Amino acid sequence: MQPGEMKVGELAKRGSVTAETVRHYTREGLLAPTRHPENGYQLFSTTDLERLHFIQRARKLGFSVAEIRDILAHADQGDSPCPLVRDLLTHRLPQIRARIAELEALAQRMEQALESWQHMPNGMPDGHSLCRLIESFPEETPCNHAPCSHKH
Amino acid sequence: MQPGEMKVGELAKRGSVTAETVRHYTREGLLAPTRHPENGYQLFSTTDLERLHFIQRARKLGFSVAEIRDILAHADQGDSPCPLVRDLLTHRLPQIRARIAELEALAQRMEQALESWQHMPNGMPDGHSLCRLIESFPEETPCNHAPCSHKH
DNA sequence: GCTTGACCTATGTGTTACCCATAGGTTTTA
DNA sequence: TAAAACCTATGGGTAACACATAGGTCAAGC
Ligand SMILES: [Zn+2]
Ligand SMILES: [Zn+2]
Ligand SMILES: [Zn+2]
Ligand SMILES: [Zn+2]
Repeated sequence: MQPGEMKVGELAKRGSVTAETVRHYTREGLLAPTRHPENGYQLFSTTDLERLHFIQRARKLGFSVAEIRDILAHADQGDSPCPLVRDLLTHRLPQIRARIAELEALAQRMEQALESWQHMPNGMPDGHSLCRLIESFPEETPCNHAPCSHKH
Repeated sequence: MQPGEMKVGELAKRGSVTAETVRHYTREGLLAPTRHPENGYQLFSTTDLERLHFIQRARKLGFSVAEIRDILAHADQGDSPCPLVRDLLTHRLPQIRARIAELEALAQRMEQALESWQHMPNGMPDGHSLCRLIESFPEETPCNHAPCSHKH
């Protein structure tokens, strides 16, 4: 092993990730280690360490592994990945905002449920009710479905 | 088919879900249709329709399919699922809040990135830099990792 | 009677970013 | 020299479905 070369475990340690993560990125084509000719071990360079740092920064900005592979492929071919990077982030941000709004609505439903349940006793299931706590909440859609036997 | 019995497609339509979803819940043990003795088709009752409504209410409150299976199992055995229901929601809510906080932090990083990038030109990758846009952002951890060759 | 289309069955795959288990080869160290 | 620590490749698990395939069933119209 030349100086500056390292095996999976060392790259993982220096990048503060698990060896499994390094192998995952390698399988997905984000890293391309050479092979030790005798034992077949993967050999990473300090350039790969920089690359791993780059991957982590990109992950922290919300890029998926597949997107980072594309970004790296552009850079490796000498193309500027910047337009792609701007575009991806511009499109991802509103999706994240929408997901936050979804989760916020969920959290509020949960809080409202817990609060209203404070005044409700536990109950036993009968033939018609499974759990009044849950049944005290409205359905997914404001009942525009085909007629059914229960009360709304 | 007796009156009140229906096949997958009809239950799905009356519950405003896809037939695939109904089959999924059935596979996961939330619904237990009988079988038509001649053709093997699954037969659902109006009780199953109520059950499907219950599942959707529970999903809307954030319960997982596996949790709903447990809740339904309690009810089916005549046990009150209410304590379990309260417990699950109590434990899930802070997790959702934590997830929201994570996503909010991500969204703010993304917004800050897009803003600061407005004043940065696109660049070509060189031997050391892959994409200055991404590299202008800090790493996952405030560099407490083993020494590496690049500048921080 | 027969075709056509709508419906059903079972099975398997894909989604995301890893984590973990297994079985076996290699390197390092006590 | 033998254990401990490391490496390899492979495959399965995660959540909640969506979708594709291949083939059986059923209703209606001609
Ligand atoms: Zn209850
Ligand atoms: Zn209803
Ligand atoms: Zn760039
Ligand atoms: Zn560094």
